Amino acid sequence: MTDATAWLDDDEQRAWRALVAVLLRLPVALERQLERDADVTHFEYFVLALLSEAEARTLRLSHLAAQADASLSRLSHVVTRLERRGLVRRVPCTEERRATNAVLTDDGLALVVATAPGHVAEVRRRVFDGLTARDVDDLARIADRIAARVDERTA
Amino acid sequence: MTDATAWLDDDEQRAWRALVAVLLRLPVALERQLERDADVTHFEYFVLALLSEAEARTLRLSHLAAQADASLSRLSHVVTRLERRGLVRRVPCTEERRATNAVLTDDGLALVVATAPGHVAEVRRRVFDGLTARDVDDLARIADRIAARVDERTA
DNA sequence: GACCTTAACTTGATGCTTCAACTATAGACG
DNA sequence: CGTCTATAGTTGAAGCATCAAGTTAAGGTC
Repeated sequence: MTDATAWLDDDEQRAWRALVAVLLRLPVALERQLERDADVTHFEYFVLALLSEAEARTLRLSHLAAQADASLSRLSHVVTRLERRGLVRRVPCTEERRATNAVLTDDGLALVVATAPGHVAEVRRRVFDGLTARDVDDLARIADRIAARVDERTA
Repeated sequence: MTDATAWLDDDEQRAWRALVAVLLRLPVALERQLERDADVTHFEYFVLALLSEAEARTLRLSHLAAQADASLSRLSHVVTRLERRGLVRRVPCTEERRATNAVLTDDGLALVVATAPGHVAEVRRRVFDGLTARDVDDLARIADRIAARVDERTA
């Protein structure tokens, strides 16, 4: 495996392997808990949670997409599924006739309320229970730095 | 699930949001580079890379699945795709007649050799270029701690 | 040697994501 | 006004992952 590009040194390899393990497994673990306890995808839960915190439990699809870091298409599909389950309703926006609002129904809110504690507990168990206060600070710093570069346009 | 569960405090929330951003976006960035430059999935590349480092460029499907942290089913599907593209061959194992070996072809090796430098460069750019030596140490420590708890069976 | 259980895959169906194409509304501007 | 472009959203097709069910081979055990 020849290359002019600098390969990772030992410390970096250690860090990279550990990070990859987290990248692969943590989302799966969170997904599993939510599917088991509430029969929702992590992304579906996230959408419902965003709506539950919004003014009048209502958001435009495009805003929801932006907040959830998803494409409008993905969001539209998800809202369709959630609508079929009665957790969300689509309401045309009156001021902007091309826009559509997603509104969290009572059932949707009930699901979020019922599910949130278990989800937080899972995050706590999988992530924060193993970390010291200093780890938490370091994690925030490092993850911020990585996230900043991930968004950068490729040179 | 009692609702007495502690919510995340401010520091934890900061860290959590940053980690979620990395969890969502870093895999997408790596995926994009590999699809663009080599027309392979990150997982496909990973499988090819594992084979390229194996004795005689050969591994049993079950070992490959274990090393790639994937189900046998997923691996079987992927090997089928890679086989169709001539990057891998299936060879029945002679000692264990129920086992199958995956063998990396010359084309498969060529793809890995051609793709590895760009992939490493991307990892470097997205992750390590933004981190100090201390960050790298901290990251390894923290990611190890999280990974350890992610694998734990739920209480 | 017949039976049972486990291991090593394979395969087909289902579901979510992405991508490209399409409709419809808003705003700009000449 | 009419045209152009951008914004908001929908929809259908294609691809990958997962799940459940099936096949074949290996190892006991009696």
